[in-house]
Amino acid sequence: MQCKGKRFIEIAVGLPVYSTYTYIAPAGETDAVLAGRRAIVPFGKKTATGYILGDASILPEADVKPVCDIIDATPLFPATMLDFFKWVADYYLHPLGETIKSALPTGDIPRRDMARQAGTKTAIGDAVKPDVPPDLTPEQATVVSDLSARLGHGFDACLLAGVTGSGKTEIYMRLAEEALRRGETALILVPEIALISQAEQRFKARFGEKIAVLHSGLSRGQRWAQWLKILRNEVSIAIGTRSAIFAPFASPAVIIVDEEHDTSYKQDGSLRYNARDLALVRAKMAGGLVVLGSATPSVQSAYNARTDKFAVTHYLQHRVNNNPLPDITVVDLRQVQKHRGARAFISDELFHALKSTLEDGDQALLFLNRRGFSSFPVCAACGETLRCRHCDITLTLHKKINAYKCHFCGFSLPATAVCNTCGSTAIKHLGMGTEKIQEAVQQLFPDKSVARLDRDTTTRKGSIARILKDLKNRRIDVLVGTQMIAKGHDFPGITLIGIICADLSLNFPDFRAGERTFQLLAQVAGRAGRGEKPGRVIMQTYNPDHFSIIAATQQDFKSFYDQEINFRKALAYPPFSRIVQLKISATDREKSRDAARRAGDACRDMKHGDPAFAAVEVLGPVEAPIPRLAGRYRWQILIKAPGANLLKQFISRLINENGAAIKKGNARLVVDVDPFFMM
DNA sequence: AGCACGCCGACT
DNA sequence: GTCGGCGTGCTC
Repeated sequence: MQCKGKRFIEIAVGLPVYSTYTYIAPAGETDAVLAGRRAIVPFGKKTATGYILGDASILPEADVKPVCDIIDATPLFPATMLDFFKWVADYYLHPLGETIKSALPTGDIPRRDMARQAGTKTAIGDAVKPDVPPDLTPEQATVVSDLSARLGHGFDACLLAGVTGSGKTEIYMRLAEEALRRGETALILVPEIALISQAEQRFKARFGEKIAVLHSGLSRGQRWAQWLKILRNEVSIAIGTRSAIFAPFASPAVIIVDEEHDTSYKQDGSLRYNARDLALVRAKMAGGLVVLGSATPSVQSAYNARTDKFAVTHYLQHRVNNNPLPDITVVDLRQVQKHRGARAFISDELFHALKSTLEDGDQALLFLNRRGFSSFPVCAACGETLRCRHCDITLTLHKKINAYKCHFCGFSLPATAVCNTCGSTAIKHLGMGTEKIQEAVQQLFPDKSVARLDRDTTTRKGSIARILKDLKNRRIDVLVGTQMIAKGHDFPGITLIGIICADLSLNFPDFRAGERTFQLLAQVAGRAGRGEKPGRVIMQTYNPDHFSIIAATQQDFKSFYDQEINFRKALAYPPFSRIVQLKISATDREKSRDAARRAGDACRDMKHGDPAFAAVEVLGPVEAPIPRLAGRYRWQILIKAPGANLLKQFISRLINENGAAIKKGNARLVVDVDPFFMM
């Protein structure tokens, strides 16, 4: 709006405020495009950084101040992305300015931008050799031609369900190539695998300098450099983790979400978005194609495919080169005779398989979804466990650092700690983690190289890459690891996978526990037999009859889905409903309980006070499964509704009318839309 | 997020 | 009587 020669613009400040504000643009900027540029604005007593949304359409009652300065000479994102940001802010009930802030690289643009830096090497440090595109299998060729034909014909969503090793990445590359050929852009999302993804490496080998990468391993300067390459149309392909869903392409023709079931697409910070869900939204806005690929699709996506919300589902039933799927043996841990010492967690079957694998000069992976040495330090005198001072959680002993650690808040005690209850020094170390398994295997095979891959061995930058490189070059015979080893790696030398205990994720207090278990096990098993030799999997479990475990042994997501979907329907869980989790916490036990009670009462009052909310279900408040975390007492309320709109109406009214009242007494209230981690 | 305004407890 | 506690509300 222009008035008396002044230009009024709308700005979202990067602060936790839900409203946007009107300012007067600097005099020299009468005709310039301002949307997408940052401005320093007076805000209360101080100044704040804001994002210019465009020209203001109405003037506020309050007197309007001029902006102090416009930071950027040109916009930081294309104008087409504003609607996307607004959608995200609205859906996740997050302030727009903060939403934009968390989408952009942090800090300021480095003065000399380093666009050249991040493109030439992989995170492993190898220079990339250009690859020769392989011939497609008939299955792959069918999928590529169907998906390519859908490019440029408006929004379409496709599920690509292919068994592990069936060559999904090659399909993504062909699709990206097709987008390029048409002069369009492609965005590829891969799960967070700490630093490197094999996909990144392969895309670089195929497309070289034509791609940008966006992931957490980049420095601030590199991140900006990649961002600007995309913004300035210097590249047509961007590949990255979760946050790359905000890559500043004006209108991506195709968005690919690899391993779409992966939980790392869910951001657990202040803006709790799910990049996989946002891929659908962004593709719809851009009129593009979205491809969700996985060997173990999420129940949500499989349901969308089944109910024809997606245009098409492609199945890849065969591995490339016709490598057979690994042969899976289930070992019923209830039946096995317990050994002592190093063999305590390794059954006869697994031991003999390991032995013959190593004798043949092949490699093995051992999977256990728990790190540390002992996960259950218990006092031999009084029976109490060693617990974290700030969380209601058993500490885990880590031998390497000679200390007990809390896996939730990082609190640690020296390994010499005595029982907190009776002072006894006789602490027994029950329960196993990857560290104990590594030690046991090393004891059993002293002349073999046994390494470990988990969060403890990969804290330093590049350490994952180093371990994976050693594995690839066969300097490691046995790799023990947590779910980090489950994700997408392709190691031809591995012929044996041992799953030490398949049940750890099965009993989580979360309605997706079965889904996670199935996905994790099927993915781990899929790491075997990707080379010349067929693979073998030994799965040790206390629940050999559980359908998640049976389906995983058959790598059969359809059979898993058919059973899981009935349970979801019976209990009206997603995909048959939408849920929001309210997380209420305070440092004081009573205050947290009172705040949770107020929140619960407010929810019920709203539900009963308005017939429109009759279909909303309020579950709780209940104490969180981890009732105290990092010194805060925690409660939660689950709100369920048949549809997203009703749920959003309910929650936004709750926040507007009762948010402040709930937060009284220093209580914290976090709203998690479509929660993933219910602990 | 900050910052000011405002209304109740123990102090020079 | 006032200094200061932090609950409440506002920032174009």
